[in-house]
Amino acid sequence: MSEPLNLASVNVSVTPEEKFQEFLGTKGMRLTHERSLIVEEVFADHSHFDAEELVDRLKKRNVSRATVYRTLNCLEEAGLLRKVARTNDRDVYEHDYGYPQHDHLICGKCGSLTEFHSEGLAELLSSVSSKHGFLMEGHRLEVYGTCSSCAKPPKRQFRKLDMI
Amino acid sequence: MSEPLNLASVNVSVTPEEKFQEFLGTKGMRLTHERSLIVEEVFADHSHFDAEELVDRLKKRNVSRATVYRTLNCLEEAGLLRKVARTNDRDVYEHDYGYPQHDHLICGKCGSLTEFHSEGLAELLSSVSSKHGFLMEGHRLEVYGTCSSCAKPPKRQFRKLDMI
DNA sequence: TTGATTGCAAACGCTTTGCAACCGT
DNA sequence: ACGGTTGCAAAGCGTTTGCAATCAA
Repeated sequence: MSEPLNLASVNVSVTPEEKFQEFLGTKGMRLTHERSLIVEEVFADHSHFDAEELVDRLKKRNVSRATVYRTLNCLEEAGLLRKVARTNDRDVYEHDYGYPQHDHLICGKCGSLTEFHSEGLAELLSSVSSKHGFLMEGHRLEVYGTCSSCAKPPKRQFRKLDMI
Repeated sequence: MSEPLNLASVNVSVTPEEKFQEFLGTKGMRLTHERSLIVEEVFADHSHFDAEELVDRLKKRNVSRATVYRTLNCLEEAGLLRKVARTNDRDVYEHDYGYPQHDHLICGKCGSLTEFHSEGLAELLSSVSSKHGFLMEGHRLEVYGTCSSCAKPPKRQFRKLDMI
């Protein structure tokens, strides 16, 4: 059902919580206090995280591990989150709503994820897909290597050539 | 450092087993009967598989689950196999030796993997990487969607309009 | 003999699930 | 009261590991 306009929170975009509520509605599910806390915690900042990190953060708010896992699956199905990688045998999530399409450079040394966007990639993929009669719905691209920080020589260390 | 040329093993092709043995040697490990059976089974054909499938096939040959898992890790480290995707919470392997670089279209309906190769992709990725000072070592690209077979109408099923 | 390797079973880590208690409407 | 929801603990599942027995150089 459409709510009366709430200009304070609408204006341009629909908040993640609102979008989630809409999704839950179509499934005969409710936006409970716990789910609300989870959404709040997840969208507090735009960073990558895994389930266990979230579980930790929400333990303090008295939300159980089971509920966090269950809700993560809902958020993914609702299109608010997506899995972007796998690190240490854990799925890594990121926002998939109100955030532009991008992929990641994954550093094998420090594990950091660097986001990038490439115009050409989307075209390339849809071209390849249509060539195979494949109906593309999405993709996941992980580029492995070493990030610029880790590639630099360790900081605060004299290089022999400088010592003469 | 550059080794003296070994014409016998360069030029033409070294079998996977030979390459594995070479790798094992550098690690002070041996090419045992079990490992040999595993390599044979893995490279019998060029198809994608997961650990459990291999375990099944090798159970008949009296190789234990533990040894299969241990050897898969070795083969990956040796550069003979690589993980290309994850299906049903299982890592999917494919040959990474004597086979050209490619990526996959993954059907969400039947789970099939379709290989494709794109010239443009490699250039695009190295361009993006250098732009971020990232030293690319490899990548993994999975395109999700529906394969051409699954996209077609189900076979052998009457459509109501045909029945008049 | 020595050290690598194997099979077994138990352990592991992440995730899911059965179930009884518990809301919210 | 009626469903959906929660927390708990147990189960699941793929994968790893400790260990004693075994094997090969």
